[in-house]
Amino acid sequence: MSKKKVSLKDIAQKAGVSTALVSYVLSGKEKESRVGKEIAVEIKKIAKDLNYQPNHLAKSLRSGKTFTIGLIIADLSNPFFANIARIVEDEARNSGYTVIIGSSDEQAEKSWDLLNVLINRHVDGFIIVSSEGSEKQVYHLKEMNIPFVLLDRHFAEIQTDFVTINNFKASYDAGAHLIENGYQHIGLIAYKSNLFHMKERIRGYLHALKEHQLVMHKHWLKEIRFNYIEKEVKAAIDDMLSADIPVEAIIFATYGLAVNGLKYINERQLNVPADLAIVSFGQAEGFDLYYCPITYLKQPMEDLGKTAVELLVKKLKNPEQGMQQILMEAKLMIRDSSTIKVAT
Amino acid sequence: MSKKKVSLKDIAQKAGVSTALVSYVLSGKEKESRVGKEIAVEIKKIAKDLNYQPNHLAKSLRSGKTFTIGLIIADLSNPFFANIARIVEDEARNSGYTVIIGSSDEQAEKSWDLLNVLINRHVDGFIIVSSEGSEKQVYHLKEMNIPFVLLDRHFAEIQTDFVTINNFKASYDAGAHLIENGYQHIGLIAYKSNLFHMKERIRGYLHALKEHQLVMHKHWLKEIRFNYIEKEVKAAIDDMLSADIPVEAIIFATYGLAVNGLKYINERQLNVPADLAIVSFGQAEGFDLYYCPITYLKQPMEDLGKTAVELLVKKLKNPEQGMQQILMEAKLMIRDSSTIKVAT
DNA sequence: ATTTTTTGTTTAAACGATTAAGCTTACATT
DNA sequence: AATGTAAGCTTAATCGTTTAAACAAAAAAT
Repeated sequence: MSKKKVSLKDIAQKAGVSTALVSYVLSGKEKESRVGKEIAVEIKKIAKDLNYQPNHLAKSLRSGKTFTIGLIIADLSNPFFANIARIVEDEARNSGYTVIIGSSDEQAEKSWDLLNVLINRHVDGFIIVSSEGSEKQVYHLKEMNIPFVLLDRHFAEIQTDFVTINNFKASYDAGAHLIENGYQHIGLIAYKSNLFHMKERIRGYLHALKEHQLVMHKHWLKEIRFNYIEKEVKAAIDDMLSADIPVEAIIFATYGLAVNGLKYINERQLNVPADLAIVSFGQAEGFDLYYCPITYLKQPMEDLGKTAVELLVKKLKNPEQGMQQILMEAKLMIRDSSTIKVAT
Repeated sequence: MSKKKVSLKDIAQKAGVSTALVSYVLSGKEKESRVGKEIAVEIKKIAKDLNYQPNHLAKSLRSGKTFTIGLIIADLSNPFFANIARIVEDEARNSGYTVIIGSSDEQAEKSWDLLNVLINRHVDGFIIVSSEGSEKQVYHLKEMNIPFVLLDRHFAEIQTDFVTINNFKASYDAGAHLIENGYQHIGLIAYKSNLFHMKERIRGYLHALKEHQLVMHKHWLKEIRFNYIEKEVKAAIDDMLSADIPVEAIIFATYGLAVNGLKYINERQLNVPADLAIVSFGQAEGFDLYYCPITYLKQPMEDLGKTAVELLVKKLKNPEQGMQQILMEAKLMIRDSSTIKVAT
């Protein structure tokens, strides 16, 4: 039943011409290749009649371009990345590209494997959310001359294209906002990581305190190991609250940390924001279900994803395209979890 | 710098033999093709030295197999599907397949476009979460003889491979559980849809009431239009609560409906479960953040995803593979939102 | 009328791998 | 010595497209 695929040859046969001519016509090169007017029309008609679909594989083999983009993210089951993936996928499709997604689980080794699988599949370029310790991979791509754009994170010491939010400012804004609302004892729960964006989030927090002449207490800054998140977040919160100067507010440096933290805060029957004010990075419907709407830093995910794709596609179309490094602003969405205390 | 790709030809040249021989050796056909022992070793050595990576495109062009699977889901930004996608992706990679994901947004037309893009890309097979009105697409695949497995949903009137949960039983369990916990006035908020899984969820609910000699009130069953979810969920809840016999408990037929519903319940300052008990389909960390842990039907996502991939891969390896239709059980995770009333 | 140019088309190589079929040798069998 | 057969390797076609180069015929220029 399934009538086999029609190829250029089939059309050529039916039109009584060579495949070359058909190729010229169907790839819009009639002018340059001075194809006869009538035969061109005839060829197009036949192609339409037979419902000709060019063979992507053959095209790719010949041209070296697959019109495929590799997207390497931390974890597709994390709503932040799932959303980004969704946007990247849509945007890429609109530009004629297909996306292959891989989750690195924040492990450089997995990311390396993915990278190689995708290079092997001849993706034209990459959009990458780098995991810790994956510098080598970035250098590798540069050496291989494979276009790529880093998303959400980048390396301070490597010159690359990237699209991220201004993490320093975002974190600073979160801290300043809490301070302006009367909180003075403010903790930060972040990941223990060498990744620049995390360093920046910590730096922004510290800067907010410093600029408001607040002295940070060593128990207020916690760096959690990714693989022990549940245990360590609990310990961090316990410690922050039982310090000699306990915190009145906590900033979570990622959505994942916040989810764990809020769960534990529920468990400990602490009231937000009466006992503890909260500001968090990231967003997801989870925050909407919390009894006290959570103040969070809204990342312009749509913009981030779209811009990354645009940038990459520009580089694919024009390899001479200069480097671009784009910082976007995260918007602090102020809700109840951080605004009970009256401003001093 | 970027040393260009090494091909069979390069190896052949270096070894002083024809590409055919190299191909035989590297594809493990030395025995059948009686390649000389020494030269075989030599070829393997050279291949390793040059770090030869076979060209997937060429292989695919020749063989007609791309080792690529198309995954069409409703929406990657929905945590349920993101999780499924994640699992499918991992499992497929373990079997040597690459996954291309597309979101249909529950629109048959988008799904149709996706399908064609992916067919054009020569995916070997599909895993599909069908959207309403996409029967034609299923028939199309059958006619084209392209292997596929339906996931999460299927069509009662079309014979296909599929992997889903037993929606009737799951819904029945939810209803029966509430009844056993003393609730008699139970509402269901579902989507207005012809999709079989939704019909089954409604049927299960009705059956639970009936079997317990409870008479359903017409205001208790609400079918929401997907595109007006926010407005209609609110209206549904309002209506259910202001009916002459108001509901004491609500079952949400999907995670998305629950998120919307719970938000509104918060807004109306209703207490769960004192004012209203809740049971919902689906799961996501959102439910963990709710002040009152939500009783939900836990779908065996890991199993669903893995099994779908396994099934598809089996069909790809052996086209004669018979049809399989797999129903799995959703487990009711009982938590506080449905258990305050004492069993009668 | 001859040469040049233009126009329209075909040939064939290339992308990289696979594989049936053919070609040499060397060896075994009679 | 003549024949058969295995072993070891090469040739060439194939998958479907693209594209430089060659070619033939018609039109324009001399």
